[in-house]
Amino acid sequence: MFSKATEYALRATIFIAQKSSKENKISIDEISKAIDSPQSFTAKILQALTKENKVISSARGPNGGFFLTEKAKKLPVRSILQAMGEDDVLDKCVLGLKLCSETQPCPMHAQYKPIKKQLKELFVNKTIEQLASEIKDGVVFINNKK
Amino acid sequence: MFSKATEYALRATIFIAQKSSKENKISIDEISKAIDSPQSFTAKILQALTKENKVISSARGPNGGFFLTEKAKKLPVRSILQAMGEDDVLDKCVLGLKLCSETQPCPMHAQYKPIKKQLKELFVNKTIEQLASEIKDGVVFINNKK
DNA sequence: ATATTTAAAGATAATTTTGTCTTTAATTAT
DNA sequence: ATAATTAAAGACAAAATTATCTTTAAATAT
Repeated sequence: MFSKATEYALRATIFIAQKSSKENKISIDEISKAIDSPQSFTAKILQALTKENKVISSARGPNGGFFLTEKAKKLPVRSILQAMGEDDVLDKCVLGLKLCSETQPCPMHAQYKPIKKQLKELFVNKTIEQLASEIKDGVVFINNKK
Repeated sequence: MFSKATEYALRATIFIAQKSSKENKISIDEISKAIDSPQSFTAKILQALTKENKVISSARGPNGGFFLTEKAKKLPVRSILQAMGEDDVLDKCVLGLKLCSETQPCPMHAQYKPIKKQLKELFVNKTIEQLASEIKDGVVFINNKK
């Protein structure tokens, strides 16, 4: 569904949201170990997320690291996709047609439409914070070690 | 959602199902023009689909080309994904976790589960033939020219 | 038989994605 | 001031995906 880069972005952001605050930042080393992703590659991705649309914040030096502002925690999960430039998955035609609409639908359009709608709503309605809090509650997990 | 290769595979197969039969085959030239895909690349993909699990049939020489047997037309759309080795999209964790289950769910699992279920059902229940017939009826389209 | 038509097969190349490594810059603690 | 710690930046490389081109093989029609 998503690229590796976006999967890492989603996992990392949710993890950071859960583990850190402006007062308690978290290092790329800890993050990549926790979500089981290649460290340098993940660093690049987080770097991008600190620029693009400020989903993630960072600080250098001792006690530095990554964190999410309280404002950022309230962003929809979709904003991660947007920052990764992969937001189009939630809109595009399942057969990859450039033009696929109500007036000119692909053969799967009618059936796929409600599914796409739910998928989009999921990413729009759920905030980063909401997902993170479930980890805190111990009901869900984000470790990738089998 | 799917790779370019799989998008082409889906479009091509549905198109072939609609336009051809054992008696009336269709050339790669016609196919790639109709679905707006790179010809040689599409040829490779169809070649693979004639082997993997026989979704598509072919014949060389004059009046040769690609076609679907009546049996193949009754296959679920999912069989195209399977032949393309991209069937896992219908099952895998949206965050890319290796382990994501009821007992150890990712933060999106509960909400994504019903969506994934519908998506899978769509690809399992719809046959290639059903999608093709809608094109014949003129209610849907598969051309990719904007 | 020969020429023609078509897919199959194989080689190659361009592009994108994924990943690593090294150097630099900023911040903090001593 | 200096050393230590951390992310940022940049160069590079491996792998996968997407794409093209050429040659071969099979089938048909003449």
